Amino acid sequence: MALRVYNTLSGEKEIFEPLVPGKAGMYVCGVTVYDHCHIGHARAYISFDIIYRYLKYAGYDVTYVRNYTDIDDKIIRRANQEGSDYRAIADRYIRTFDEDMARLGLEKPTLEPKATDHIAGIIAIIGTLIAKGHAYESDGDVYYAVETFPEYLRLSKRNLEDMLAGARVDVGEKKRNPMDFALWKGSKPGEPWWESPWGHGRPGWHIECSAMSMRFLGQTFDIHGGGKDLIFPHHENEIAQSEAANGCQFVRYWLHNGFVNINSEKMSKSLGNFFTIREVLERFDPETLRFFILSAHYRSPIDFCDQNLNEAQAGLERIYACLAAIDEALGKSVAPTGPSDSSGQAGQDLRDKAEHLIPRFREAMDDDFNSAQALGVVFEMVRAVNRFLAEIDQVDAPAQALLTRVRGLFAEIGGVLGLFGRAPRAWLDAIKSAGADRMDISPEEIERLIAERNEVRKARDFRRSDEIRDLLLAKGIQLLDSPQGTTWKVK
RNA sequence: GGCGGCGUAGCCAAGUGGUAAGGCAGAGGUCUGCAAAACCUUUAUUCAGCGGUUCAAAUCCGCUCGCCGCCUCCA
Repeated sequence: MALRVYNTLSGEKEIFEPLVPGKAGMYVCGVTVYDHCHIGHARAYISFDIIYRYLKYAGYDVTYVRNYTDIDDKIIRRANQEGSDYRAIADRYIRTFDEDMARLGLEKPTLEPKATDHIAGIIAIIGTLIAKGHAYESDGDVYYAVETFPEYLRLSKRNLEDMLAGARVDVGEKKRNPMDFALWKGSKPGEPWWESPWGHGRPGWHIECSAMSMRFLGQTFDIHGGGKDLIFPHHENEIAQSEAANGCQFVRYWLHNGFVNINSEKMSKSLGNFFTIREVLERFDPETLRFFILSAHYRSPIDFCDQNLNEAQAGLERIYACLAAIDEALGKSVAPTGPSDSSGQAGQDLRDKAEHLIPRFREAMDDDFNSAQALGVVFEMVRAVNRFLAEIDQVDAPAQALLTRVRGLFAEIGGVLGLFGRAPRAWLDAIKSAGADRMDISPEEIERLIAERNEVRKARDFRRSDEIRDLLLAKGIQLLDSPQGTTWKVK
């Protein structure tokens, strides 16, 4: 089964055929570092994290470049507000970005270049564009002349006439055409600047991605990704710059992830309904957030709300509970093979499911990285395991071998999705005790009541026993009775 | 106004021509003093509506209705 990816440029799923067989070059637009990251960033970078992981899993030698845009108007504005240097702002938010991504379990890209380390490359491209007649200098700025590039707006499937008719573009008198965009901006007093043939200035937005991708992946490379919102103008402008300068195709496959909505509304700063990754992680486990994001296809819109996150957590708990049960069964000493062993119906079914798990997982992921379908396959496996564990009453050697194999398959898939990597029991315990600091009853008091309840239960005083149970439940404490004793969790 | 997307069970969500994955919630069962938790089983003759193409459509085409995104900084 061949890998198929949805290419924004063609509007269709295409067979993925890399430029160099066995290798894949991938560039994803990173953050402009002027503020904390929000869950939209989380969605984007988790999506491309599993694309990166899956490409490697599928056998490609992947070079993954994800940049930091560390010079930009917004960074400068923020620095002015705080009375600090733009570098201090950039460094701070690069650090918080790295922390957030690490908490979400993202793998480090092969390279994470910064725009300010590539000013020379940027200037070189601009020079080429001017020489080829695609750009012009205007009072210290340099603009790209969009009319010189016939392919302009092919990615976003628009046309210049309609865009101009909309007339919501900034008509700067320095531009020849209102749609022209800045490659280089002359610096005003007090602003950071670099030396250039056009005087002191800084790069415009867009050009840094052309420079860095070209530097590390070549003039033509395989995959370029980012959020849907970057299609226009950012990626459109990258294509115009790169292809006009190099005279060859820039990117073969354009991949774009869908948006995050908040309670069914578009997330935006003006509505005030955005959450930073930090805020979300105060309330939800990072793996739960990751699981939630992977439970929908990366191109679909996804609705962030408490109910959906809670459902995601319930689903992930189901999987971890299954893994914990497997680990527990494997921890037991092996019983001699007897008549009621792993050869029953559930055993046959589990063997069958195990046989087909990886092919089905790959089939899902080969279809444009369909992680939602992949998780469906995982859940079917969970059910087969639970049924098997319920059927056998002791773990004999064949059962142990089967469970060991299944456990390995979960780990293999988890490795690609960046899930299921924690110790199951510990993860479940952590989820259970989350929120314990918000209780208005101490753990000691709970334990004392549980002890009392156990006493009265022995005496078969169920009235008092149930009274204690209800009392704790009213305080949000759920008692969990089992043959091994009574534990509790915060409801 | 231009361009693009979406509408699948109570909710979330896969499924791009071959007869509806999965999760949550619900119901039944096992367990339990009774429960809870956990586990098992079960839940859409049907895919917004109406036409059309086809042996066959949720899947392709047309129209209608509803929702959303982009066109301005944005993942």
